[in-house]
Amino acid sequence: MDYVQVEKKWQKKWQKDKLYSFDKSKVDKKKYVLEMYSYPSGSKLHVGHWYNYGLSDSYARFMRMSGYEVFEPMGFDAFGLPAENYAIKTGIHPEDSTLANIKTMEKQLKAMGAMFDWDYEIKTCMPDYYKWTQWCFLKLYEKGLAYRKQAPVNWCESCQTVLANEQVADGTCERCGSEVIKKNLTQWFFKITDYAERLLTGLDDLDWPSKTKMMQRNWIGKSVGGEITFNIEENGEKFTVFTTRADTLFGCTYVVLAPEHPLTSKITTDSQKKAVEDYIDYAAKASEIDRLSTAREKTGVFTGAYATNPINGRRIPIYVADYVLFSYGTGAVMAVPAHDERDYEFAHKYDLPIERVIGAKGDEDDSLPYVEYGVMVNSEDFTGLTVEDGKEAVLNKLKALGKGDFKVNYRLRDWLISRQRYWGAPIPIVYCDKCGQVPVPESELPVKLPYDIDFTPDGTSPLLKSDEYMNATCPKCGGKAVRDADTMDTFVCSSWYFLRYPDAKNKKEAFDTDWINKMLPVDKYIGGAEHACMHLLYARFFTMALHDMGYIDFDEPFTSLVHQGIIIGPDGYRMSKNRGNVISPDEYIKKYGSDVFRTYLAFGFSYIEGGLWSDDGIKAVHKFLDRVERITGELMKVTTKSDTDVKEIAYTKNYTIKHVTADIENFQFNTAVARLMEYTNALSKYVKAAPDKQTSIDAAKTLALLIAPFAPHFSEELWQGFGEPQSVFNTTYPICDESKLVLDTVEMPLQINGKVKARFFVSSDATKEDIEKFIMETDSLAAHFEGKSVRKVIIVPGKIANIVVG
RNA sequence: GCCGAAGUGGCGGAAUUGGCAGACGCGCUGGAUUCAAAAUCCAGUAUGGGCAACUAUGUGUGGGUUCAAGUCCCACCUUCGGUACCA
Repeated sequence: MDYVQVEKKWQKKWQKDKLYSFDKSKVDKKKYVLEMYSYPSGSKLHVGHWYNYGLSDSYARFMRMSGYEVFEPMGFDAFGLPAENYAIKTGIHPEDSTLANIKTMEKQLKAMGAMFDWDYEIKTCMPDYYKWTQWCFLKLYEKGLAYRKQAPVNWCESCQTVLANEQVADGTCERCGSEVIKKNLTQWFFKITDYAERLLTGLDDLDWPSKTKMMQRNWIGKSVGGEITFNIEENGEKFTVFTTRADTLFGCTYVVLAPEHPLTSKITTDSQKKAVEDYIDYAAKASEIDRLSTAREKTGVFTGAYATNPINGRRIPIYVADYVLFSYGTGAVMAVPAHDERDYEFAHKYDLPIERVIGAKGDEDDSLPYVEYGVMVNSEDFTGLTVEDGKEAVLNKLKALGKGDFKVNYRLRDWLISRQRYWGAPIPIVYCDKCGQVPVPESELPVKLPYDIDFTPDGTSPLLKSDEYMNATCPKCGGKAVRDADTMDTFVCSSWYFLRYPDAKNKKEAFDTDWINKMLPVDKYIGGAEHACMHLLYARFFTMALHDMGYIDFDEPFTSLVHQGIIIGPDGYRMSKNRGNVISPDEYIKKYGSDVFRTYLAFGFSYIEGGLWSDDGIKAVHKFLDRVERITGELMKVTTKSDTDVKEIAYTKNYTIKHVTADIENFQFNTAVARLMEYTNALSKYVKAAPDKQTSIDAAKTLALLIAPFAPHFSEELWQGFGEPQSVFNTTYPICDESKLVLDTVEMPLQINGKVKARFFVSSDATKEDIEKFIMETDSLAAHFEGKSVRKVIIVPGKIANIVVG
């Protein structure tokens, strides 16, 4: 078969027949199968894209043949940093390069022969899309879930630009090598922390990989504890710390503020001023990963100020240290060196008192730092309480004193969405001298991103340089106003795109609520595990917020989730345009066609694991499809038109159906293809050996149907060759006849002391006792332990027999 | 550092979740067919020892639980993903 020609033929025919158009009238049988959309940073798809999209399309085709009306759309995550950087480098406008890339990618995706319904395509950089991204922003704003506050960005003084974390290498600018500093800017945040608890509990009911749920749980990072207020007697200031170990408060011998804590500069004494300021500068250069590293040497300086421990009135010094993060908890901690590793190390270094207040059983023998849960000691009235009771008792006491309370803290932070860049969705807010911050009314959306813009970095947001863009009229008072010059994080665009697809045909309206409620949630979402904590969390947050505002009636976007593995490039890293290690599928497609390539991807890797790219074995898959064509052809010629299969074919056929079906459902495509190879081998053997050729034509047809999800064009061609008038994709996937799988006898291994010594056949319904009796009475089996004393006999019917001898 | 994974023949990868390790395929070796090649077909192929029957060893490393461990527990090593402005 000329695969390349056959594929062209069927792609044309499928398109002409609108075979994959979603039939809205069958929405009650819909399956929304969604692959994470593409980011068009490179101009071309690499083999990793094919791996992701080709195989999830096999799943989608399988679902279609299983009787579902499958909705499988595709689109492009078109805004973002790489296109803008490319523009800065080459002068090519991001819109031009992005749209050109999309065009190439569309062509390649079509050559794949997937079921994508292109009528529903989305591109997030188009006004008809980002109009609704802005709409989402306004809704979150109305609900009080969008607010502005100061936050630091990476700033390169020499390039006069904000840098992404990716552009900072070892604290220096990737472009010019000069030192990167932190600069505070007023930026927009989404209040995802309001949803922390629901994002956490909602995970329980999702059919997601357990590792992904685990990562999200840890990312949200719930901890139960309390807040404790410390006063600074000298100046009447006070601050609060969060702790999960209120029971150790008696052992608190100093407190630490994050360098960014606003109180730091207020309380520092004159003599310490220089040291503290230098330290704050030093800390601003460290990355968060470094600061959190427990292996890094702890540093800090004394502020000169003292606070009062609220439980015992003791005067304790206040330090500044960068192992305390301003973004977590309250940005201040109570230090208990005797019972915390980091505090212990710090206290040792700066010669601060270390005082035990917990002991294993109330004694004091164990070494410090003692971080286990024990019993309180040296804690006045509380001495003798267990840690658990102590936590509660201490907090209750503080609560009564007005110095503390119970509190749940989350590691999750609010989502900073402002970007000081051009290539993103504009933020629909204007600032008016009279009215202040005013949202753009819905009727004026979209706030269009201007095309003519100077996006070279020179210290200001590119949009600031466009008077045409910046000058606006205040929607409230009609006076002069300026627009927000920032754009939104691209994760905002991807937090709701799955809601847009069902409406994407209609370029004017989104949120046809009834329709979206019928089409969502997504039944199967497929994409990389690298999105576990960000995209997948943001999408859940958006869905919950829109649900609470009454726009949609579900509050989780993705019922079931699968991660495909990563295809590693020749240099050992995941393929990406950035790294320049991509392998193009185009040559393979030209040579072998899409079907061979797709089937190879299915067979050569474990889908969930991924692996190092190699094309070893692609020829073998080519041979395999040739073999399928030859053998089905022979079977069609020589078999009598019987309705039943001979026994061995009936068994193999149904065994294959059963396993292939289960494997595809579980995204275990490699074993599914392996089973198809076994079936093909069995048929081949049969055709050659059987004198009577009595098996049914159905045995051949079954093979063509089973293989259809992997090699769609090939299968369609075979199907037509069988004289079938319908498309193979309007045919039902074979169903296993379990009655053909029942065997009279089973083979079992006999182990002596765990080593296999013999095998034997018994009736498949034999009991433990039957089998034991059989072994003892069969001389050839009993010979293996003759003369030795049998200590134990373990028999698991159908699986194993193990005789333990002395 | 922290969070989450992974490690099985020369290679890609299987193993019904505690029950025969290495399915399926690549590669390699030998054979059939052929003037020859391609293609196709047949047989073999974890490692060491042995002509062989057989035997010992073997799932990153070191311990442990169990009649039985790739699978469970403890401690490590290596690689990968994420670490909040790559997406």
